[in-house]
Formats: sequence, C-alpha cells, structure tokens
Amino acid sequence: MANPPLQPVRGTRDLIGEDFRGHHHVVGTARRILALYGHEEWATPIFESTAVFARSLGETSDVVSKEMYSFEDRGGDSITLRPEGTAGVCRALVSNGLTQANLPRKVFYAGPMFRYERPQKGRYRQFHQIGAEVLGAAEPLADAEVIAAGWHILQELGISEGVVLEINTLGDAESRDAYRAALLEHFTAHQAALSPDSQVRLAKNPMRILDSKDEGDRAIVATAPTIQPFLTAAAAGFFDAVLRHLDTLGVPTRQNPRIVRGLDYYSHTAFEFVTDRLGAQGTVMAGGRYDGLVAEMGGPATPSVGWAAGVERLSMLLAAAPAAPRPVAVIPVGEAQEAAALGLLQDLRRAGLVAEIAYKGNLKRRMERANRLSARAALILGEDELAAGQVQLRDLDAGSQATIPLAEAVSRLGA
RNA sequence: GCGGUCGUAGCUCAGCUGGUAGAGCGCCAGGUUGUGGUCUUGGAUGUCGCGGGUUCGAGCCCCGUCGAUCGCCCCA
Repeated sequence: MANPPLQPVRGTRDLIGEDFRGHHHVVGTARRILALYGHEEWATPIFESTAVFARSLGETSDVVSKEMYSFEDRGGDSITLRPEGTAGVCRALVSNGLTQANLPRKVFYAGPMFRYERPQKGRYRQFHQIGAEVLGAAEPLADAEVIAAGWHILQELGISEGVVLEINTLGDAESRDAYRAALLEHFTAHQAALSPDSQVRLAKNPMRILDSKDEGDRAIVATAPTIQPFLTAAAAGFFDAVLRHLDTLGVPTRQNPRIVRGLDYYSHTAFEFVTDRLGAQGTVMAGGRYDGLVAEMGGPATPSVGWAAGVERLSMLLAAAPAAPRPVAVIPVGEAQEAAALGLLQDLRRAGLVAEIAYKGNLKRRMERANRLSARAALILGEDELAAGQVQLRDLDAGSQATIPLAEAVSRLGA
C-alpha cells in the first residue's frame, strides 16, 4: 500500500506561483513605503512565552481564551505561537533596553501569525501580517502619520478605491470608564431584547455590543449613547487633533462611533480600513493607540500607536499579482555548442537579465520549454552561426528572427 | 465552538428513476531529426476525498470522518 496522501494542516496553505507573487508584492510594497516614513524593520520570534500574549491582549479576549496555539516545551515552559505582532514588538523594546534612547522609534514587521479559528474566506490559522508601530510618542501627529503611511501603502497597491478608513476614539481611561457605565445602563435596560451573544457581551465587555451584526441588537445600538459626551476635554482634544492631521495629510476619514477594537490594550484612537469586497472579513488593516502596553511588558510608560494588516486579505484585493519575469532562453543546437551557450548564459545574467537554459532536449524541445517559461526571446546557437561568431536572436512574441553577432547579444536584449 | 453548501482525470466540470466514468483545457507522441506559440492526427489519464452500511449491484441512497467553501462568534 502506498502512503496515504498528505494534506496541509487545516487553515494552512502553500504560497506558490501567483499566490506567492501577490504576497511578496504586498510585503515588499509595505516595506518600501514604511521606509519612507522612517520605520526600521524588526523580526521578533514567531513564538514567545505565553505570558507575553496572555498579559497584553487581555485574559478574556477571544484570542487569548480560545485561539492561541499554546504548548509546553521540553523544559516545561508554556510557549505560544504569536497570534499578533504588537505584543512581541513591545516585549522586544523592553528586552533590548530600548525604552530610553531614540524615542519615538518607528518599527515595521512582517511575518506569519497563528490563531486557532475556523478557516474562512480571508481567514487562516497560519496567516501573515505586516505591521507598523510608533513607539514612545504621545502626540496625535504620531497617530495621524502612521495611519497616513498605511493609506499610502493601500494607494501604492492600487486597492485604496474600495477601502475606507473608519475611525473612532475610545478616549482615555476616565472617558472610557464613564462611557462603559452609561452603555451598561443602556443595554441592561434592554437586556431581554438583546441577542444571546450580546447578553454574554453585556457581562464580558458591553462595548462589543456596539458592533453586533444582529438585526435586533442594531436597533438597540442605534439609541445607545456615543462616547462623545463622555470624553474628557483632553481626550476630545486629542481626537480632534488626530482628525485634523489626517485631513492635512490627505487621508479621507469616516467617523464611526461603533468601532471597538478587539484587543484590550487600545485607548484613544481606534481605526479600521474596511472593504465590502471580502465578505465577512472586511477589515483589511486595523489598529489604534496602546499607551499602556509597554508598561505591561515591564518597561516604563511608553505611549505608542500602530496597526496591522492581513497580507492574505490585501493580496486578494489586488487586481492581479505581478507577472513572473520573462526570461531569455539560451539554446545550443548541438552538444558541441553547449560551452558557448553557458558562457553567453552567464554574460546575460551578469548583465542583469533573467536567462535560462534547458538541461536537456533537442531544439524543438527547448523551444517548447522556452515558450512554457514565457520567454521573451530565444538565443539560438547553431554550429554554422557560431563558427562565424554569430547567433540567431528570435523574438518569441513577434516570431521574427535575425542573425546577429554573438558579441551584441547582451546589448540587443536591452541590458 | 455552531449552522448551510460542496468533494468525480493535473485544472474546470458533466454523469438520467442506483447497472461498475465522460467532456473541454492541459499533458505525451507524430505531421516538421536546426525552431515554440497557431493548425492537424493519435495516445494516456481516475484508490469517484476516506471509512463503514443498505443492495444482486453504489459516483449516485444512509451514517461517520477528513477537507474545502459561505455565514455566526471573533478577528488582519
């Protein structure tokens, strides 16, 4: 019996061909744009002590309570595959003693994240995120700038048309406590009419009811108070400044008082770039301000702001992944011509041209292979031509062919 | 964790009231032993996701399971 076929683990997938090129294009574009904004790239470990996430994301958040890939390593320590990137970056800031010098510090990261969830369109158990953080900046301009960088990336990817920035403020602790109390009062009054899910939310985190998708809930939410009247003067002023800077930086915004971020560490600015083109997973880039997180990691108070974006989701919005490069095919007609062909092959590559040679096959086979690689041109080295210091240059799109001096091959192909 | 839909050739799919599999594309070979893509002729495709059950007989019916997909929860 043959071995049973192996399947990828549920919620994981291979990135091959067009999928990989789309993914690579998203990450590469983010890397390039964020460099323009002064972000440096960090690579933190893919797994951390479980405490790094449990403490920062909030013990009761779904991510911590039911979605983490946690395991005990051989030394008996509890380890978790990172479900998101910000906690690791903050931990790294503290671990590396970077909390004093050169703040604010702008960071970019990209890599795989892991959450044990039911897979769905645009949602995987191993997925990839890019993220930008501005660490150690309490000013509203930091919020606006990092959001502007995200918008810039979406524009550069050509997908900003169908995406809107929804933004809200969660206020400071004082505003939030007052608002939470008011919400609790409002929803408790309508408790019986709430959906079962929202009755649970009422006990755990009443703010979550605000973004419920349940029809009945929406009617109750519509009459719920917004946070605005509960904002302290400082919190209101902060949010106004963020909005003003975003306007100045050319980022269109839509205020949405129902936005609530899922992770506990957010305060003040909360935002999501959303689209209606991805079904239920409309959030494509999201983040906010997290002034208390670095302190949670054992560092000094380090007000910070940032966002993360799902690479798979951004990639799905791309009109088309960039095409693979089109090589030049070098084709020796007989074995005697192979040495000359290999020399030419390396000359082309040294000149920066993508060039390929088949490992075997006659002229017809090699031409077929060149076609399959969507080669743009073939350089055919025949015995007679080579003896005269010449090669055949065939344009595979036009189908035209010309005899040219071997020495001109590289320059004729536009090096 | 919960609910809906779906798993047939490498890909996209067809397969009648159950009678032991088909198309297109792709692939391979010839027409063209120094020329691809177009054209033409021929050829090979398969544990019908997996396991069990019903039946004389199951791709088709039943149960389970794995996977995909869409939605809920939640989230990027």
